[in-house]
Amino acid sequence: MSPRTPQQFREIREEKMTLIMDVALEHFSNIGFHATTINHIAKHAGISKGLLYNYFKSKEDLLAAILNRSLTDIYNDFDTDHDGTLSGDEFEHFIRKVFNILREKKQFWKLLFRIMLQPGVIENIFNVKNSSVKISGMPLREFSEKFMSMMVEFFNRKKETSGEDYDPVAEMFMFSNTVKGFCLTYILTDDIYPDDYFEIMINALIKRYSVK
Amino acid sequence: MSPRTPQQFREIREEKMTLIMDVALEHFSNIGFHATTINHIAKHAGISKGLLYNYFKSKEDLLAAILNRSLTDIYNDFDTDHDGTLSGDEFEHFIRKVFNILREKKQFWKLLFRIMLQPGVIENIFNVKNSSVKISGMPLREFSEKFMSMMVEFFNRKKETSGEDYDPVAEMFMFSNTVKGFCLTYILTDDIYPDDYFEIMINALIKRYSVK
Amino acid sequence: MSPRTPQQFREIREEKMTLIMDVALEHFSNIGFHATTINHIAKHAGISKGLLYNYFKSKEDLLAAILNRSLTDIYNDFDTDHDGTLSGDEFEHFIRKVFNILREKKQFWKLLFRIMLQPGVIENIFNVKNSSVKISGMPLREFSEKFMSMMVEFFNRKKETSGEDYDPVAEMFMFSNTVKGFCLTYILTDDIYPDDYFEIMINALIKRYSVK
Amino acid sequence: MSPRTPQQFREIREEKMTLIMDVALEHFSNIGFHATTINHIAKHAGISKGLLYNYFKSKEDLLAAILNRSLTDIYNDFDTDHDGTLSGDEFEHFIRKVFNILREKKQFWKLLFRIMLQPGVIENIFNVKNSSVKISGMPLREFSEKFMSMMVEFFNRKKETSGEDYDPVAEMFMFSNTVKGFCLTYILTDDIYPDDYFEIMINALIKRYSVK
DNA sequence: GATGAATGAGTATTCATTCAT
DNA sequence: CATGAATGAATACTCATTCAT
Repeated sequence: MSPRTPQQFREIREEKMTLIMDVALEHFSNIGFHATTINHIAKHAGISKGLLYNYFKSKEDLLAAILNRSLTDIYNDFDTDHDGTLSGDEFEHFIRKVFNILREKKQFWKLLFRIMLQPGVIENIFNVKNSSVKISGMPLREFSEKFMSMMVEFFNRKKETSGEDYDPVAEMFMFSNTVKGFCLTYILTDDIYPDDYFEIMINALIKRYSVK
Repeated sequence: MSPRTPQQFREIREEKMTLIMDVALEHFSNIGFHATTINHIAKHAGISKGLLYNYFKSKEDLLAAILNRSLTDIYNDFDTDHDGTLSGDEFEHFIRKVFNILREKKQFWKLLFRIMLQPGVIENIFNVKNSSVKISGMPLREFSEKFMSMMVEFFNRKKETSGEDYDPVAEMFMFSNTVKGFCLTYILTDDIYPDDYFEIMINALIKRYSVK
Repeated sequence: MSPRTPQQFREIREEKMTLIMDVALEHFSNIGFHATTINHIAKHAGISKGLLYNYFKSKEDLLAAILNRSLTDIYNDFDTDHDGTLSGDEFEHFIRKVFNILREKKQFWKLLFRIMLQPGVIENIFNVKNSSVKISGMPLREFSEKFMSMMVEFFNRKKETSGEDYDPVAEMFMFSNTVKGFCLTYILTDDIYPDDYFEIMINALIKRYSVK
Repeated sequence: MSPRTPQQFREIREEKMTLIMDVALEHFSNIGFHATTINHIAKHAGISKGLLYNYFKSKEDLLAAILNRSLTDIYNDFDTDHDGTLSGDEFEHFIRKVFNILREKKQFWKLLFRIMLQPGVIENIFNVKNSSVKISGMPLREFSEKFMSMMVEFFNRKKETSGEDYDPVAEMFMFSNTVKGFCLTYILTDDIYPDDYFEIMINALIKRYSVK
């Protein structure tokens, strides 16, 4: 009989939002953003369309919230050591982590790749002023540039210590493109991906790009 | 004034179909398959909607025709030497060709990547019985498998002659993923791609994966 | 800590209802009845939607309450002399009063004009059995008819005493339409109404229609 | 069997647009703009929703088209003599014309008055750059200002010739407000307007404001 | 071959109102 | 008295496809 406390309201809110985002992620990622109807999401989440719009002001807003959440999660996973440089161990660790996260958050990555290749969607989410997709307060592009320069530095140092001869920038591109290509293939081939392929790739990458 | 000969009719047909496919490719690739309306295509091609449906029985049929045409073109580009093996020179040539074709047919690749990541579209084109996307009479999957085994063989031979130590299958994956990753990045970054990045990547790939 | 007395409850009730009605009037009048959402009103009044429905059983009920309150206010303003006839002084006084009230209650008049021209709203408020918009216990139409006949009488008497030649009914219509037209213009032109236009109109009306 | 000529297409187009606009005007004016659904219009016009959107790109666009058409019609009715001044005969003629048009185009005037008092509708139609409601190429406001100054001049001249004493600007306001007020009343009272009231008002207006 | 009018099923979104707490 | 989560019916608008001419 006594009214619900603000705390209770917040919990209900939180729970429902999570539920909606989970269901939406699954559908966006498997069926595609446009092909997923609000009706579908609501039905599968067991709620009414109206409630969904109580929490997210549009389909795109829902998408942005999902991207935000996942990107933040992923960033936090990498947050262990941010002295700005990558040691050899850290690099190896980094490779393993990338593949682990790829496996764990396959749904999200599928969504992200699909979204990024779908013109007219990503623009509305990332480039607009009001849009809020950021990794730890930093726009995605900026974040990735920071990452790239950290890797160039790593390959620079590695070149000096190992005596190998290569262009550090090219090396960084080779490495990051290899990872990207792997992700793409992994995401595209539905379910039927042999586990040892993961191991083969991880070992090959470490052998080639990490310090011995 | 004189009635057109069957030959003339065929030419008109051919011309109009090409025109429609060109316009459609441009729009599909830049705006996206779903976002491109039949109206837009017809208007930009300077014809009526009805005529478009005279040539292609549906929007998806139009897409399939485009994919077919481009894939055949590309296959023909690679058709020079099909003795089933790749020599060192051929491999280097192959790398350069891949990048050339990527540059020349950027529109098509953009479309292909987008289509392949857009669930519900590709399935209707590739997997359905009536669908007809093939490369030189061969389904896409089969074609790519043949390619992969050719490359494994190549790395096998290279391993033997060079005395390097690696898993040829892993090497094939590393190589093909690197190319895929590059393609993805190239396709995603609109227009603003420095030309020398192409050279950097080509040289780095040749240095690493070709025979010296 | 001590429980509130019934008197206190009544005061709180009264206060809250007034608050809600004030906020609602402002929004109805500026944004329009349909465009104003219950959410907006509740938020601007600093209360919850549920509470609003505690006091008013529907959006229309809220509107009816507002109209009732304002019409009663206005009637009371005119209640000074109800001997049923208008003297010359009273007529002049009446004109000035009309314009004063128009200025003071601009929000309300704006709402009333808008409501009366919005089909489907006014009907639900005025004509339905349960509806209760009345001026001092009298339905609006009846009230206005009484007013009109009072004015016809006035012009009748004026005609006799002044020796002018006109149809008293036509004169009444001329007068009341002029006032209506002024009201309409005043309400339509947002804020930017010069004060002296008021004076010009008042003086012209008095000069023309009052006794000299 | 032979395809329709452009001329035939144009005629079909014209006919259907007129039909839609007629039906829409009737409903907008009687039921209100917001309350009238596109479904209703389409059903009553005996066409599909889709067709309506082939001709008008939105509900507001349809409204704008209706306003445009009617305003142009009305302007053309007044186009007889535009030497920029009003003679006594012209003024009398003008009064009669105003009332005739009011009677003939009652539906339209109802709509216009309602629209103008409905905040958020008129703004989108009149004030936006792309909007195109104009009378003979002139925005509505500008047009009405021109009209007002013509009337002031008329009363100025009349004052000089007749020796009466009044402020011409006030006289113009008195006159135009009286007309406005009459329109408002006429539009508000549905159907039940006595014909002789028209005559009474016309005669009274001519007697008071025209030259004798 | 060629046109574009016509269709209608499908989609995101809004908002007054209810109700458990 | 007070809250805001939850509902669902209603609405504008889109677009691939058909078809009479």
